[in-house]
Amino acid sequence: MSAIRLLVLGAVRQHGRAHGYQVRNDLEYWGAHEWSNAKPGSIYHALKQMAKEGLLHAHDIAPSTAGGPPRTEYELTAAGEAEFFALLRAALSRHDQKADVLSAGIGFLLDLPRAEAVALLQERVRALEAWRSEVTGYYTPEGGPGQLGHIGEIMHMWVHSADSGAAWTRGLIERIEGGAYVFAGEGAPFVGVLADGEENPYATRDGGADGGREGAGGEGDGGEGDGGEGDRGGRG
Amino acid sequence: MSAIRLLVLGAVRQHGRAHGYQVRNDLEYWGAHEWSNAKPGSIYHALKQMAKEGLLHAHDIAPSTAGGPPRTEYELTAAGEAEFFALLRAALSRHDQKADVLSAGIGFLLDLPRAEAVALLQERVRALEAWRSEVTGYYTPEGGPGQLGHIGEIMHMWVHSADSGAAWTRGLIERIEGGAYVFAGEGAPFVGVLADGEENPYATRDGGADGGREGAGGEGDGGEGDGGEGDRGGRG
DNA sequence: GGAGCGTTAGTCAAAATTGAATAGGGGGCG
DNA sequence: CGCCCCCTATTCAATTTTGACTAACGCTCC
Repeated sequence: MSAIRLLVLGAVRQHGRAHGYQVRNDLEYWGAHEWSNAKPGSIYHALKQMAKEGLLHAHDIAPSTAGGPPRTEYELTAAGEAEFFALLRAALSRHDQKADVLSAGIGFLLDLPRAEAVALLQERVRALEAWRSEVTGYYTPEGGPGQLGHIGEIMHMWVHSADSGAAWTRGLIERIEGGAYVFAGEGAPFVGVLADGEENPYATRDGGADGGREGAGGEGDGGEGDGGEGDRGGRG
Repeated sequence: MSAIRLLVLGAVRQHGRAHGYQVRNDLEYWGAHEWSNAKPGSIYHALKQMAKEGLLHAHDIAPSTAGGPPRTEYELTAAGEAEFFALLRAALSRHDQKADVLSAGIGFLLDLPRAEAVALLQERVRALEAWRSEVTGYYTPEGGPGQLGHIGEIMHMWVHSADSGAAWTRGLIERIEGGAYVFAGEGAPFVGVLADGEENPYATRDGGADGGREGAGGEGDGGEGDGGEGDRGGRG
């Protein structure tokens, strides 16, 4: 599973109803183009595909006031809602997910009830620990470690990353249990999408039209001094 | 860049000359099917593609003694040799690589001279540190952290993973500088491929042909990076 | 007043990836 | 002695992902 379906479902869901370009903008707003494969082509493909699968309902809309081709708006169906939560739970609880999927899961963490979020993250810690012991058991059969030569370094790296992932997850659990953030059912929901016409304070100004792309993976562009104001943020 | 090209080039290179099935077996031997997208289809595709690009030279060979279709053996060209080292250096030194690419890079680490391996890993540490400060600068503009709500947790996770990756890399550098392993030009090279007829001690025994999957059981889908599930082992 | 540029919105062809299928021979077994 | 499964190798169709391209409209600058 790549992160794209979760991201797209979640973006549409937070809007209630959204067209492709809106989704694309939200993902840029979240920085998702930095850490996931959220390119325009993938987004539109995912929307169409999931509409075909009955997870989204498509409405054809006349061309907007501001030019451009006719667009299609999407809405989650009941099946889409179920799929969203299934993907979200998997993203948070399974160790065998790439970092982009986990990032997307964190992005939608508040769509879950607090208790479930904690439970899923605890499950993640357990899975990481189990995986760790499986890896070490597998790679150090008898004659002790070192037999494998430098190939053992690969195992070493994975173990290190499992430990570090578990530590981070434990920290997050603590913060959540300590009362951080406003989860589903706890009051005014966190709004993580751009309102109509709202400017993206984190825009990189190079992901939109055809401009020259800079490097991948979190480089490029620095920073707009302006912090996100409005209603993002914290607990009440 | 996915890891597959580096893995395939490296496998063929260590053999001198190899056909697709040998490469596939080596990758399984290294456990690469656990942490990368090394499926048969991808391997054969990569071989053909790179042959078309002039990185590999293809020899058509009559069907082997032990049944099966006619096969093709591949050998690195000079361009392939250059590409292998370019990919390897990028895999080791750049922070913006997925874990599977880094794993593959570690697997071929000894194909480099010791001094260069250390230099590349030091470059990696520098890149991770630079990236870390870029991410923190980008996500915490003024009013301090916390403004972003839980979205800040995504940044937190990436920073954590950068720190942990840097720490691991530093450890590896120390081990190498301390004299561990035998690098290129230092004597008999480490042989990391299966000799003809040698049995793969780490075989999963479930990746082979079609046929009846035995009790493969219910782990189901298991995503991409799934580490070592399944019934490996059972060794002595 | 029109040339060029940016924004909105989406399409498309090519490449990569996946999961399953194919094919032929050998070995064990009832 | 025929059947079925397993091993050797590879191919294929379907799906996903990528990167570049299209096209309409408004705004600004000269």
